[in-house]
This record gives sequence, C-alpha cells and structure tokens, in this order.
Amino acid sequence: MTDKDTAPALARILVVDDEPQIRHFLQISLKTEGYEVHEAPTGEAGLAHCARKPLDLVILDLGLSDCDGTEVLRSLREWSSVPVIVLSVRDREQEKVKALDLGANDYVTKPFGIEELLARVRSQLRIQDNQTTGSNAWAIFDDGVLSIDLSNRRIYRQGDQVRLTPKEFAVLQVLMKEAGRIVTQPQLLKEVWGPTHTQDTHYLRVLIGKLRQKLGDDPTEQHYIETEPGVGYRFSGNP
Amino acid sequence: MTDKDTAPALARILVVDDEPQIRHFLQISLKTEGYEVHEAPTGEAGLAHCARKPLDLVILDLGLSDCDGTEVLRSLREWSSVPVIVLSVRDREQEKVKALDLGANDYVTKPFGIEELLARVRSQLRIQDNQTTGSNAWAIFDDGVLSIDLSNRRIYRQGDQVRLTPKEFAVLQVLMKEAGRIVTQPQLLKEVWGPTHTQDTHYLRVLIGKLRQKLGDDPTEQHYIETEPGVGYRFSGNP
DNA sequence: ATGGGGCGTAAAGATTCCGTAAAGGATGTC
DNA sequence: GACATCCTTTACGGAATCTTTACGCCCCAT
Repeated sequence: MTDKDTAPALARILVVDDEPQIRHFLQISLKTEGYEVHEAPTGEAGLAHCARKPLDLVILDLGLSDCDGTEVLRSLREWSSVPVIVLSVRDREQEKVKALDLGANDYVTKPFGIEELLARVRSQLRIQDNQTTGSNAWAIFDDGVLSIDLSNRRIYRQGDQVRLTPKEFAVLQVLMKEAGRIVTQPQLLKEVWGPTHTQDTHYLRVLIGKLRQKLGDDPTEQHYIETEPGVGYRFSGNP
Repeated sequence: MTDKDTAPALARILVVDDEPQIRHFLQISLKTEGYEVHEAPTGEAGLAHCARKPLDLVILDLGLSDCDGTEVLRSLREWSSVPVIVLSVRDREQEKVKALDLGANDYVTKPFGIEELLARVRSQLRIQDNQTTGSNAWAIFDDGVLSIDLSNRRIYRQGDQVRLTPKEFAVLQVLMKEAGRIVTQPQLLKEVWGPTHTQDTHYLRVLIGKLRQKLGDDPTEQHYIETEPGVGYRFSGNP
C-alpha cells in the first residue's frame, strides 16, 4: 500500500500586485514562513492563475494597472470561494465596505506592517483549515451520568470527579470541539502531539482506551467515544 | 447589497464590552441589520454566555475591566471556534499579531467606522456560512428512507445507522461527488485504490455489491447505484 | 444453440487495524 | 534521592477489513 495520505501540504498563496517591489517583498516574507508563493502582475494574470492551479489564499492589491481590483474580485467570486486578503492604499471606508461585500475576507491598508499581514494570513488559513466549523461545540456536556465542563476542566461521573492527564484532556477537548463530527487520527495527533507526530497512532489507541475507561464507556453499550475504523474517532453526545 | 434569499435563520451575535455606550451603540446598529444581539459587560459573563448559548459571531473588546481580553479569547478558543472580531484602542502591531494568533478572525482598531465593522461582520458570517453549507452541500442526501451525510461520515437507513468500511465509503464518496453522472470503472479504481490498480475490477464489483446491500438497494426496484454495463456506475439522486 | 465476456453473490484466506495489558523511560515533587 | 505520575514503547489476542477464488447469471455475437 502506498502512503500518499500524509503530505505536509504547505499552503499555496498567490500574490496579485503590479508593483514588482511589493511582489518581491511579499514573496520573500511569505516564503520565509514556509508558504508556496506564486505571483501575478496583473488582474487578468491573477484570474488565469486561480483558474489553473488550486490555491489556499490570494493576496490582491486593489490598485492594479490593467483593471480595477474590485472587478478582479467580483469575477473571482463568481466561481471561487478561495480566501482573499485585499491590499489597498485607499483608506476610505466606502472602499473597504465595497471590497468586503464583494467577497473579500480581509482588508489591509497600505502601508502595512508585515507581521500584521502575516498574522492575518495565518488567521485566514486557520479559518479555512477549520472546515469542520466547531460552532456546535459543547463547553458543557451532561447526560445525567457523565458531566463535562471544558471551560473549568472539570469532569464528573456519577458525582465523582474524574482526573484526566493533560494529554487525555487535550484529546477529549479536540473531540468535543468537533462534537458529533469525526476527527481523523492525523488531525488528532497533529493537534495534541504536534505536526511531526501525525503517524504515531500507537499511543493514541492506548490513550483512547484509558479515556474510555475513565469516562465509563462500555464498549457493548452506548459509546461516548465512537471509533470509525481506519479514519478516527468521534464524540457522540445524544445517540 | 446582497439579498439574503435562503437563510431565514438570523445570525446571533454577542457583544462583549465593558463600556455601556459602545454596547448600546453596537446593539442598535446590529439590530438594524437584522441580527439577534446579546450583550455581556465582562469577560467572565461573555465566556459564560458562549458556553450556554450557541452563537454565530462574537465581537470582543480587548480592554475589559475585569480581565484581559486576550485571556478571554484564549479560554474561548480552548473549546470553541466561533468567529471572533476583536476591538481594541491599541494600534500596536504586536497586539494585533497576538490577538490574531490567539485565534481572532479579525482585528478592528477603535475608533472605527460602523459601516466598516458591519461589512467585516458580514464577511465573517459569509465565510462561516460558506463552510457549513457550501462545502458540504453536495455531501448530503436524503430521500426519506436513506440519509447520507458524507462530511460527518454518517449514513442512516430508516433511522438505523449503517456502518461502512473505509473503502466502501470512499467509493460512495466518489459516486456522490459526481451524482447523476457516470463514473467509469478506471476512474473509480484510480481514486480509491490509486493509479496502479486501474484494471483490478474484480473487487470493485464485490464492493459495489456490499454497498448496495448496506444501502438497501433492491436490484428489481429503484437503484441508488445504477450499473452502466461496460462503462461504470452512477449514483442516481432522484429516480 | 452455444460460447465468451462482463456482472453479481458467496465464502474463505491473508492482512491490517483496534483494544488491552504491562513494562521501561521521562519528569516533577517532596 | 525516593516516590508518584505521566508518557511512550512493546507485545499480543481478537475483530474487522481487504483481497482472492469460485461459481451462477444474463446478454450478445458467432
């Protein structure tokens, strides 16, 4: 069996700007952060690039020489929902509102601090990565037998407090953040052990076992933690 | 202005700010836009509110009286990934980077224009909406008897959960991605087993059989999975 | 009519994956 | 320095899955 599943998947970013200096500056800065950077000097070239290659983020300057940046954004949004961070020298509120309502994810006014821009890039990529939006996350779970309060780090089972180790708690936290949804093993390993241990599935099984034991999960009856063989685990609240 | 055609569910927004004037101002402005607005005067109250009620967006002032706003953000991100727009009087780049890296989705410096803030609110809600409905729209099927939710990896047939193996699920996923269209055998084999097994059609037949059996597909009556002899298979959505 | 190719079902072997237990190593506390 | 707790690794039994093999069916062309 070939292992094509565990790619580091460095994010691909397209910079659309007609000033070579800005492009070069962003190219350097973004590459240093470990991104795969592409460039386009015009709006037309940018659109063509978006259509040709899959991207994770677009940084778009509104002040393009060949056409209006807002038109580029409008065209792009007709078929793509890739995150777009707009750059502009214009600080007028109407410009910002227009760009944001056309589908921009963020609007940064030039001149900008590179650290802020990089932080906003990270933010957008993180949002994108959280495709399973945990808006239905439970801070508090209680079914009469088991009571979990993540915000206070307290867990009770039939009135008795359950002590979890840091790693056990971290795993439970990730599972509850995606309550009802599946969390893949690499995802779990990445969030708890870091990006370098996405293949050490051995201890994850041990830990899930201990967690089930402490939560009083009976394999024959209902599971708090369900196993999806070959994929991952899922916290199931009300079956 | 975009027409909100499909979603009657009005978005729920929580404003966390210790200044009553700001809260009142935002309350008015947001309600005018049709949002359901909640208020919290302190970080603690804000966190409690988040834990109790589901929200679509949080507007968080960093300058709280009872505690540091960044700590509120940090606590919140332990278990929730609800979109957060941070407000702050501080314009220092390090502050922005810190808040964004703690999980903020956007950072607006006070004083701000209300139109810009509202546009950023719309942007965040749009992103959120795209991810829940847009990316998963194709992955949901329900005809009253069979219910398939690919993103959650859950399948129900007449209320009972159906368990699929990884390969079975992968095949179904490819078929549903091209719902209504034909998927050729080599294409199916390539996507599920990899490019080297485009001729091993033996097991594909076995697997389609098991899949039909589990989905309750009666060969005499309507087919969920149709066979196109000599070509491939097709998932028929509405027969 | 007849033989071949593609299709569907069933069952058996091989392999992988999961869960549990237990031992060794790392870390922090008293 | 002893002890406790936690993390990691190793080992193994059992279950589930994947793959192969075998066989019967239908359709179509010879």
